[in-house]
Amino acid sequence: MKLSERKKAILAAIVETYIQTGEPVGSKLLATKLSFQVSPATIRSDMAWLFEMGYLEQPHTSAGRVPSHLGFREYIDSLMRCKPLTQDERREIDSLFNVRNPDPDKLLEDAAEALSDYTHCATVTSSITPKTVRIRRVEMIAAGQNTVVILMIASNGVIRNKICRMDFQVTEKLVEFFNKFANARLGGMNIATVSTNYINSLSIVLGEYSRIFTPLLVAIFELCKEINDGQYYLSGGTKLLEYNELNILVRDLLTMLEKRDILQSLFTLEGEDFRVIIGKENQSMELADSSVVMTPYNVGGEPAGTVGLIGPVRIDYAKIIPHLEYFAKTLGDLLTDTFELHQ
Amino acid sequence: MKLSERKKAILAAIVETYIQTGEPVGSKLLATKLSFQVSPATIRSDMAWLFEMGYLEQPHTSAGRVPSHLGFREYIDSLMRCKPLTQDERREIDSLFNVRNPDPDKLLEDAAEALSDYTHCATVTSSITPKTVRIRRVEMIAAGQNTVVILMIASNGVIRNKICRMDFQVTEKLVEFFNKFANARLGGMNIATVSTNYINSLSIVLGEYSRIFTPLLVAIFELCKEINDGQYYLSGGTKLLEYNELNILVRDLLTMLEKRDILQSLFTLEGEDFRVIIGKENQSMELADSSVVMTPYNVGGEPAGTVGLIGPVRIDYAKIIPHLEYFAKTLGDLLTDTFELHQ
DNA sequence: TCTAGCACTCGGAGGTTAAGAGTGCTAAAA
DNA sequence: TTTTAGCACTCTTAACCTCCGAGTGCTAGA
Repeated sequence: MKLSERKKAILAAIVETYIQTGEPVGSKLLATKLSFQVSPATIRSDMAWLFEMGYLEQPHTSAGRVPSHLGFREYIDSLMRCKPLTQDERREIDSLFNVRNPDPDKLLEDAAEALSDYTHCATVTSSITPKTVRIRRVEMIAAGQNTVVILMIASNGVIRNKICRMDFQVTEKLVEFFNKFANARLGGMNIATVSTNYINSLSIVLGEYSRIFTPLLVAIFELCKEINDGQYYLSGGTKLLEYNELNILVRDLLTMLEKRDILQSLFTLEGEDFRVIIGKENQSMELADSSVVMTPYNVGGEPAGTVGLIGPVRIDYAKIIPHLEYFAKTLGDLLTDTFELHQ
Repeated sequence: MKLSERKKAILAAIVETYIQTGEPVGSKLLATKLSFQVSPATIRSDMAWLFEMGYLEQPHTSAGRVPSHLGFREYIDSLMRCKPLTQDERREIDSLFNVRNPDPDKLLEDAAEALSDYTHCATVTSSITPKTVRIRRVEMIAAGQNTVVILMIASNGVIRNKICRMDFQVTEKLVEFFNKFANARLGGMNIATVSTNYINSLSIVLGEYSRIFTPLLVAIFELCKEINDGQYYLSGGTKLLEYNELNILVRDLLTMLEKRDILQSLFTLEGEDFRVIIGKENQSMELADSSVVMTPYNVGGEPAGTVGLIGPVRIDYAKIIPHLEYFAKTLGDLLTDTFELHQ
């Protein structure tokens, strides 16, 4: 059954009023908020209908109505009019990126923190590694008599290192040999294609050196895997404690969000411009009172990760979504710029 | 005024019972818990005295008594008998250190997490950089046409890198030159003595190269500073939400603990074996209902950092202190071992 | 110095009531 | 057919009351 124009307006008004006040919305109050003149009784009959259809919920008989997640869904999908950003708001977001450290990991981490302070929500920034990322450089560096550091630089600017203890004496000659070998065989290679098989084949090629260098090749494989898995930064989880509507479950929610694989499965997009998961739409019951909003960002024209936030169901979507999108765009541009990754 | 033996026993019993139950302790219950036989009335008169002297507090007239922070202090300083660890407990702590990554940063971070899971408290692990730490190696690595990575390895196993964008073309020759130069001038140098002045003097020595290399020298200085400042890892802050006696202030507490300088000033020891700050003894009112327990750990015979935890005032000090000390010892031994830093 | 007895205090649980907000229904008006 | 006004009804919340029990403080006697 389709919603009539008046019912749409009423639903939208209920959602917006509820977002503002957090209280169940009654017909009398609503009558004053609508742009057209109808009596509370009329509104009541429409509200009864919206309730029947599942757009509204009723905490108890003598209270007003609260939008159900279906109501929010309808609002976000078709009723909401996004509020465009003002010049000042743009400037404010721009100023969040006072880049001190161009390291992309740090940048993502800092971005998550800034966004969390700005929105008063828990935020997540993630990077997915595009399929085109290659190994730019591998370097073995002597760190002690039996200790070396393997440093890997990827073409998207990500840098990782790993310490390895060796069971042989590290000499300058060995270092030079290995670096030449590793860069010849691995430099320029697509990170996703560095498999255990390939590592094994390299190990065989090394012949007599195989025994001493295999641990390093394994370390390289692990570094590739680490880079390929991307990163997830959660920030400002404690901000969720500000919302007492998220009742006692915040603890479970925060504990849950500390797990990387949860974040990974939650903050995944499939080509949408943005995505909102409202309350009970979430799989996990810890998120039943929260909404998750996310949007992708692009680096050099390619999708490079996700920027998202977790807040109470009752957040100002019409405001937060354009803000988040602008934030993601700014982040993407900055990364594109820093790492000369223009298309 | 000195405490008589009986008063000591009563105070200790009150503290221990309160730690167990979390409820105010009454004279009747107490009479059953004491090792000697006295009537509740006798206990009451002693309790009245302890109350007068400030060792006990009274939530309201008709409730039992609760130890004040002075009472806890007396208990911890002179009444408490630490419970030695069982074989099983030792094994359990040992098993927390299932080292995957010997990187000392990761190790500290993992240790904080493991300790937090084990104790159900928020935990902090920190490393202070001993005055004897030297630069083991500096390495400039080309990462792109105009981008280089500076990698620094310190003698205590800490590794840091920094990305620098240069305004000149990075050639192999320049890299080689700089690495030779940097390691000759900086290798083996005490990290604490790398000052802006020294960096400036190096810059002058470089003569015509000065212009292009100065940004790298600055990066090196910053890396030294970073390493010298040490690290602080907070873990399991959300564990504090389990204790509802920490009432609504947990939010402020957690927000506060996110600030590095707060942690830094809080987790500082001055040669003690362990240190406990109880409730209101803390400077900040966010910590008024919490206790902070910390103990140092040694690497290669030298103090290398702090292991600490934050929990409700009512934690089992007699158990937690030896556990924390054993944990710190294990952590220190492991780090000593990994980085061959035996004295 | 310790103990038994007793009056006293206070907080919490449980029940009751009154106020207020908001609904649903019905009948009349547009 | 749709909208409106009126009214009875429901349910929550806050305030108030009362009672019970735990625990104390005091006093007199052992």
